[in-house]
Amino acid sequence: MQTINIAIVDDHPLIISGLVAILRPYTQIVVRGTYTSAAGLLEGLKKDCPDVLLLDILLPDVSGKELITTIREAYPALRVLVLTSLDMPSMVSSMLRRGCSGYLLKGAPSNTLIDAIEAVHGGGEYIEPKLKEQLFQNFLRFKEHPRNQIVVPELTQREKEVLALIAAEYTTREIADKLFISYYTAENHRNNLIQKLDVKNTAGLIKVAIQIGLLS
Amino acid sequence: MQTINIAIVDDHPLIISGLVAILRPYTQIVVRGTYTSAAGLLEGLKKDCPDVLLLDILLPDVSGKELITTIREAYPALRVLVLTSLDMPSMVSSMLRRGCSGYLLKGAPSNTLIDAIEAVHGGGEYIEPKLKEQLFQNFLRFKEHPRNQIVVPELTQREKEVLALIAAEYTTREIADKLFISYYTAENHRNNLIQKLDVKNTAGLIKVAIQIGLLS
DNA sequence: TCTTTTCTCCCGGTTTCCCGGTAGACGCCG
DNA sequence: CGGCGTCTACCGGGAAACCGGGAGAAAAGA
Repeated sequence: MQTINIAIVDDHPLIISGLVAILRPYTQIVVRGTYTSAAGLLEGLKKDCPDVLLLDILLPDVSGKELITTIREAYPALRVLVLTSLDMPSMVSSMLRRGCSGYLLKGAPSNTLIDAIEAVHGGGEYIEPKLKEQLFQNFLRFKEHPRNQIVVPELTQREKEVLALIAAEYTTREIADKLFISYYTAENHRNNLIQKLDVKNTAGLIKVAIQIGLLS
Repeated sequence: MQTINIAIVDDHPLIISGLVAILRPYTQIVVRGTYTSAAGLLEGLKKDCPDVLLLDILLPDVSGKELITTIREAYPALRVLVLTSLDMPSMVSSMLRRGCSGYLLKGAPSNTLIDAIEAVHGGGEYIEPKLKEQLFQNFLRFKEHPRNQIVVPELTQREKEVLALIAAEYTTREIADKLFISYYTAENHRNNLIQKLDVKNTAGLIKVAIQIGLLS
């Protein structure tokens, strides 16, 4: 059994000690550091080198939303398991887009916590089933009425087509030919996609598109 | 309830009529065309415009493996549900890599078939649970013993690191700096990844890596 | 020991992507 | 009608990716 090093950040010391107590019986999981603020975490991460981070969203200094972005940049290999009491599907998708590997509600039973940590550590993901389902429902509704821009950024029909072709490894030139539009137009759509999905390049585009269900 | 247009290709006419009979009670599913060969399918696809394609792998003229590649190129929006009697995990991963959205064994109960079609049509996927599990086990074994190159192309440690950074939207220059290696080395790894995963560019790299579980 | 693989570094050249604009045509809706 | 959004098209320039090689050192296996 491989040991899993974790770090915890949560603004309530009580919750932290609760988590530590829950995790203590599971010897394969080692808590390397606990923090009550984003600043403290960023300091401690350097020496802790955890595999998994339990992250609360509501923190005193920086929001977990911004924090996860910073962390993912600095430690791409670190898996982030969001552990929060915010049960909004929109928050799930938001955090997923920022690269978390799991989303768990506080109050989940301890064995679920263990399962989630192990899943996340093993390269999988664990999303609170209820929220996952709601997210999916939102997505369905979005598909039926493209007006309800709740979760997924609203892409136009043309943009979706271009996105599919990008994912199919076509170049902009080829996409243009295939859709009978100018090269410039195809490039426009491509740029708009990158803007709308808030990514930096094709790699991010594909990754995010898959994460939010625009691609399979 | 949205209607789902499907096409079927299978070398046995009996299976086709069986499928049609199974699907008839489900009025939301409309069979637009049935074919017993790849050539026939490619002809008929033009006018059928189905949403979902039920695809057998063993066909008289072309293997389903090659066929799916062709189809995905020509109709990126078309969802392919593989329906076969080949219960090899390696075939599942192979077809997934080529862009199918589902993998079902012949002999699955009819409600499973319906579920799969609807899942696939709705942007999801449906993989025969048993095979999915086996695939996952293979993957685990692969992780423990990097020697068993059964399903997933064997990536070196360094390549995995580079892959993760590519997915994190870093440029080659940034990856090189981050790993303390030369720009050329980072680019080598990038090129090797593209070769090993048999893709054409970064878009394909990310997509395939996610599909086969190298990225989340 | 010999071979294979991995990781490293290098080069020149081509293609593609990314950015930040501008701008006209069309349709929809208040 | 006037505004908004989409789709279309265009431009220039810079950055990045892609290709196809060569090549050496070190580690791991056969």
